[in-house]
Amino acid sequence: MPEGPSILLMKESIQKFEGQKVTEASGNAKIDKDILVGKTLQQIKTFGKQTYLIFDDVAIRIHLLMFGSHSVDEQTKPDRQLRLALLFSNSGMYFYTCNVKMVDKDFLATIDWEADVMSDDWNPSKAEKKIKANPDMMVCDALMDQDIFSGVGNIIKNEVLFRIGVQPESLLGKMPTKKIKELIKEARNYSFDFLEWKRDFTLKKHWLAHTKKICPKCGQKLIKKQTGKGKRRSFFCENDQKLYQ
DNA sequence: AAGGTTGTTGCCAG
DNA sequence: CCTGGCAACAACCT
Repeated sequence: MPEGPSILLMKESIQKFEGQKVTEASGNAKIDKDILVGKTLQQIKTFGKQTYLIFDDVAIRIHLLMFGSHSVDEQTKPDRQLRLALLFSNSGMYFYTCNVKMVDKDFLATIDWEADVMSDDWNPSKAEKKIKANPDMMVCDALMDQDIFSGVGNIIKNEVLFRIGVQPESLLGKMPTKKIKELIKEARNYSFDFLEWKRDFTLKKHWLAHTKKICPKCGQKLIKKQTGKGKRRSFFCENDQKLYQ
């Protein structure tokens, strides 16, 4: 579930709690939950796959990792590990199986918000500079690098590379500038397509490469391979995706 | 129905 | 000191 677009949908669903006061905090998160009671949730901000619940003096960072989930108003599946529940006057938010951390409010100022591909502050030329500074990096690792493309996950990686016709193990330094620009543009563009498809519960049927066996362009068998430093699985077409090396 | 995974941290070895 | 590799986490999908 949780790549950047899914996190934005989560934010939408808990947006209504902004400005409300916490009446009760529970769950097995290893933070001092009691200090949240009585505090007002001033703002909710996302940075890539992270969500920050900002209170008067502290902030809570929530990261859903691979299996995390959330619900509003009711504990739909009580068998999951309830990590954090925040109740407000007449409703509440519940987070399951995620990483919860309390951070200093000053920490928020150290985040490079311009690295979030879905943010209004997204800065493509900054991303290009970071890419140019890493000529030996594989493009699959670059897309997964949260300092360059915050919010991009493995699904977005595979779909973006298929769309721009680039083989995942291509080296950044060997790709022409035009392709790099396409990469940067499509990382954001596809993320917003993902957002709308996810919202409509039609994400999977729009996958062209991820988990697919056959190339939708040429009909050839897709390659499935663990690629890059993270050894994350990639799906690609040897025919339609060029290897720059 | 067992095995893999939309992600990250933290530990350990070298 | 740094780096790389991998276990741990624990729920859903196929």
